[in-house]
Amino acid sequence: MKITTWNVNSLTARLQHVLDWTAANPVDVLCLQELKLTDDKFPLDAIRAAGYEHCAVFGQKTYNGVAVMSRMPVRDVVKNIVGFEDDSSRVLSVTLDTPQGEIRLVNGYFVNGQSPGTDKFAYKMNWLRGLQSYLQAELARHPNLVLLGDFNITPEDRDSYDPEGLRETIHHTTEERDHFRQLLALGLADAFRLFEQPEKSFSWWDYRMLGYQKNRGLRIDHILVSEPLKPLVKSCSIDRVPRKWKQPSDHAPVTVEI
DNA sequence: ATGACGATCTAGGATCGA
Repeated sequence: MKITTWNVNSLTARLQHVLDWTAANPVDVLCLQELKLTDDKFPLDAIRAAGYEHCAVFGQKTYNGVAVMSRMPVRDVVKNIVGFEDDSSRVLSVTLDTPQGEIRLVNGYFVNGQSPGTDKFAYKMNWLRGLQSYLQAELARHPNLVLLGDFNITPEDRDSYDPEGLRETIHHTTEERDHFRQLLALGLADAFRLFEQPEKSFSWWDYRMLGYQKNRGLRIDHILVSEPLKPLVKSCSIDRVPRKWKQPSDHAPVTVEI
């Protein structure tokens, strides 16, 4: 079974890319971030016609918004972090009944944080604290859990094109990386790092200054799997192909096979 | 230091992303 995360930077602008990509890569579940549309604008018919009969949507006008598109039924849908008040639509949790058993999927569009010292950075830290306690509770109830999405954190220096020049800037701060490590400490593993990977593997490239062409990117889109799932993971990879398409999202899809 | 690119809202320029 394949599960993918993809920040599409507006589903309105990227619907055709989603349809083209899933036609070529018929994954079982596609988790989207940054829909930038309200629930009523979600292109349900087109996505169902593409084979994703079961959708959970948590949209928002202009910013944020997350969705889970699935070929198999989804149940027990929960929006945002239980116990953490948030005006933004950032998290969507669903349960899948798979051949490997029940899997709890937590799809997140993590806070960007702008830069250290700002109110937005403080919001990011509070949000991450809320997420951590939420996940602790979710893991207690669901041993088979996958946390995936746009984390807006480079876990390590090797996940950035310029770790020295960008040291302690946004997505690279010790505080953010501590939070990432705390998520791992809950009993989650970075599926991408369970395998040999090419050097300078990134999932996001700036639109400006020929970022993609120069491979000036960051690996900030992640798939974390819980301990019982870890031995079942067969592969995890980033697909750079759609980043080369015309008018692409700045993020590439990341897929795990379980 | 700023802006570079793209999306959105809304009809031009501001705001945000990462």
